[in-house]
Amino acid sequence: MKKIILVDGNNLLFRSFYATAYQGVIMKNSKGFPTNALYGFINMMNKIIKEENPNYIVVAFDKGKTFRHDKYESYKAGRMAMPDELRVQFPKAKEVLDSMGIKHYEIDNYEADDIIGTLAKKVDEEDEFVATIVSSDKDLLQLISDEVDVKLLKQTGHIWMNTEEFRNTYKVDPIRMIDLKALMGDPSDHIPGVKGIGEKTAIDLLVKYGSLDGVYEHLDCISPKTREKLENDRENAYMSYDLATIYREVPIDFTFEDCAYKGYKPEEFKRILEELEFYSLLKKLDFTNVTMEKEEKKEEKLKELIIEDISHFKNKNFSFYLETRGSIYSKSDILGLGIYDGEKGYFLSLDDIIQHKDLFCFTNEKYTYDLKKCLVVLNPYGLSIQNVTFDTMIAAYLLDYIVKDDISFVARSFQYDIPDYEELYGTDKRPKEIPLDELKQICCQKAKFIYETRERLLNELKENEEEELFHSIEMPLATVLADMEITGIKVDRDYLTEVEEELKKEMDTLEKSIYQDANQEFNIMSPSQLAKVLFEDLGIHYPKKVKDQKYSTSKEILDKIIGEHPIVEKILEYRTLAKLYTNYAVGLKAEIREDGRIHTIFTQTLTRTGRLSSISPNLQNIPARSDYSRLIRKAFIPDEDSVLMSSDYSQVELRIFAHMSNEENLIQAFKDNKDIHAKTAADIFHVPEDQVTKDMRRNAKAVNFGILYGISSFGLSEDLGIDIVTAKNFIDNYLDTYPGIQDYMEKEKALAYQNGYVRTLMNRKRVIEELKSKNYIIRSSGERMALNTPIQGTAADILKKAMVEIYQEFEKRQLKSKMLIQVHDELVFNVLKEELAEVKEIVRNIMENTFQLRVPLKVDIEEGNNWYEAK
DNA sequence: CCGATCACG
DNA sequence: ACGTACGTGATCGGC
Repeated sequence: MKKIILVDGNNLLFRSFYATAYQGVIMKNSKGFPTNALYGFINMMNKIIKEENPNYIVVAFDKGKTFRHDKYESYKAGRMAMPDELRVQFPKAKEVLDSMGIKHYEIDNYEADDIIGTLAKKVDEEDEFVATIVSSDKDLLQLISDEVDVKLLKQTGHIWMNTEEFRNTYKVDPIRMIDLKALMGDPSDHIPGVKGIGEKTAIDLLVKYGSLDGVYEHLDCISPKTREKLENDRENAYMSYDLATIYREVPIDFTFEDCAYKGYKPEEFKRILEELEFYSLLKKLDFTNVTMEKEEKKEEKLKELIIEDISHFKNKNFSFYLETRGSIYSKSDILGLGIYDGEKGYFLSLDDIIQHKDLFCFTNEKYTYDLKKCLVVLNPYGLSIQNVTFDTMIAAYLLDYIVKDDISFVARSFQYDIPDYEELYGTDKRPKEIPLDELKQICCQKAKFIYETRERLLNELKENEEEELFHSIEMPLATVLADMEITGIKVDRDYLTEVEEELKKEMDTLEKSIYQDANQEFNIMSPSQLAKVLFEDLGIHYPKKVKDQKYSTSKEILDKIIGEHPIVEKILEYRTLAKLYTNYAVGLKAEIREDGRIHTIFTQTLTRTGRLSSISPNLQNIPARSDYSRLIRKAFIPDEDSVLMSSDYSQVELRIFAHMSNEENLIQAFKDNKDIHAKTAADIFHVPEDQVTKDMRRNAKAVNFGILYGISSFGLSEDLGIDIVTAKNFIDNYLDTYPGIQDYMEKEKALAYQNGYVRTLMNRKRVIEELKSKNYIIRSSGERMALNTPIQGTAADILKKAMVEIYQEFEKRQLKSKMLIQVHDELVFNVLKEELAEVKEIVRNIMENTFQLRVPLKVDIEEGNNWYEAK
């Protein structure tokens, strides 16, 4: 069997254009020619060839209008619009294909779909060929046959669709994709379909009646509502059917041999990659016999640092980039340091760095990428770094660029073609050796990128009014976090081993008991096996509508059937224990370093709201709510002569919400230092405050949280386990009671729609693309983000600001106590006993006063001999 | 490598 | 007709 790959060229270029046109920044070469779509396109073609190893390959493109659709042309008009920056990349794509030795077709008045349909038909008719179609357009699924399958591209990766897969998904034969689209339509392709009929109904109808014609022949058997929709839109349905049908008789001069893939033509391909300035691609292809002009130019600029030169940097601002290897940076190797001073690049090996510690201590300004990493990684060598005023990673994060640990991603957004870590060092399984000369080049290239884009990023920060946030909070915070990571928190290893053994014992007992109840042994941790035991073998009634033909075994479901069988409670208990055992007992122990401490990494540039995150291990999700929580929290202990002190904000998000909404009732309640959930309960249930029951308070608390998240009656009903109507009543009551709130939420949403972004009180900005979606679900989710982000984000701003001030105050007073952990609204400190009173005073004072709201900020502080006691 | 599950705020 | 509250990370089973 010979294999032919049929690629939807238009689809591929469109996808890669929009995938990389981030925030309107389009990758261009130095002549200003846009290249972003081509970059993804070439990568994708390489990938296809590598993965499929085809005998034949064809790329099809649209050309002109499709005459067969003329009578519906207005429906097609919408999708003809193409930005100029994409259009100019099409001819180049064809040149690229020529140089890659790949055949491409475009036929007057036909679309790429039609060409692919026609070629797929030829494959069906011939015996010795099979085909794979590559596209993200589901419409092409109608071409699936025994000889033809489709590699359907998804946002990440792809899924294979053959006849069997299609039937599994859509319950009908692939050719019925046309009928499906006729009924349900496809807004992205301007196919109207029947109004009010979606995928579910469309599939149901086709399963029953076979085809669109079948559906209309059996209108009398169909429920009145659906029937009416079908009758109203009969014309649209049949027009949609024509629109969705791929034409398979394109007059095309084609032989398989024309399309044989023989590999790329090195000279031509190289020339075109150079023209596009895709240096990382050139590198991958390994043109060993060709030298690159650009590299030579850089060679001139690179100069190795010699010892006498150190003073050179004394009065000069410069950028530096510390190249490290290893995914968890606190355990990574240092490969070298690149420096750029605006004119020349320099390279220092680790030895050089150690010998020239002073380099980092001059009072000149320094710029880098990931300052926190540099501080943590260099700390073991006794190095500190002074006066870093700019960190590209942080600036880019605030400005909503895609930021990863690897600098190459953000560099690409600025048209710097820097190879990524995998290209340089390979994978863990297949490490690559990198020659020293190349390493030097790369380090300097990275430093140069930092230096050259600094001003532009600073300007962008200024335009966005985020300078203050950048300079006075995020930049100093990097140093604070580095110090926290370096310090780490002491953990009682022996105690954790005891906990581990105890948990193991209990789990074994439970396990046996569960097997007995189930009359069989199975993997309790496997949702699929567990579902079979519960709902099939034991015949427990499933308490909810079955979704996707799958039983869920989530806590929510199990809680509902807890009375049905004794096994249920045991499973829930087993899960709790298993989580504690693997995640917290065994898992935490594995993270204890030789110094007996855990050193988490706080990610400063990850969350969309401005919060920090904590990894390896995550110290922000250590159990706190359950009875078992004390088992784990007791393992976190202070140093000698110290206590652990925890200081947390009380209801900080609700207070911020009260401030922002300016709702007088809420503000007054906080000013009076009332139990806010009880007060809310009294207000919405119209009872005096002293008559609020526990249940009322619980409900009010859930409503308060719901409000912060962008409430829906469904969400609230799920959370409280009540029906939707009651939940809706709660919300309506709430909004009636606090009239300022509805108003505020509407205004906030309107502003978000108008701007496309929202801001926190300290001007942190979050762009919300979801608001532009035509899809109701995505758009609603965008609205909830718009409501929640300013609140969650402001809380993050405030605590970050407090952290910086506390750190500086500790330094100023030369206190030995240390900030250790941040958990969103809580700080944990190791406090020397003799400093306790002073530290308490400082921390409370700063946290409560660092930012003025219309309501007071309240902080609770406790201390003890472990984290459990301190909370 | 992804989804399910569950730990936190 | 749709699916359903915000933000995270680690682990597991199963593909």
